[in-house]
Amino acid sequence: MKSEPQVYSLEDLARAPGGTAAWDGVRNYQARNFIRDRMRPGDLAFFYHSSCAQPGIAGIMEIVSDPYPDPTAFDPADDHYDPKSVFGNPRWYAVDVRFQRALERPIHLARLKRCPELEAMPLLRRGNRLSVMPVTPAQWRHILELES
DNA sequence: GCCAACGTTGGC
DNA sequence: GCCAACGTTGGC
Repeated sequence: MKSEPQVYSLEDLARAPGGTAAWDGVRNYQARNFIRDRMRPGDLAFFYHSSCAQPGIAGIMEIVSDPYPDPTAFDPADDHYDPKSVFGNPRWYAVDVRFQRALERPIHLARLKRCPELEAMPLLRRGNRLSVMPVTPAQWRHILELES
């Protein structure tokens, strides 16, 4: 799950009450589908820092809620307001996430790109812009091995 | 700041 | 349904 650290960083999540915050504001249908259809409490996710000097995986968080309609889509004062998302027929979904830990050191995009085992990851595909995407168990294990 | 890649919008 | 225009993402 990607976030621009200057907007919301892993450190921000760690400082949030209970280390928990809503992962909201996702406005891409494919990413929405991954949240709505594939995420369940207890799932783990990598927190990826994008659009910064050293983009890469910064830490690990846990999904701690079922998917639910994204309240920011209903709020006219919110940057992510979408008048086409209505109560009873919500267009966008969010989940609550809880900080688990920071990696001992970030695993940078440049490092990930050097792993043939990871080349199938959407993250590494040319022109990819998905902000939420699945990680296979094998990819997850391989990435964690890069930490040590 | 640049630009490639992609998604969305809207006219037709 | 097509497709050009536009806006956004995100690495560099």
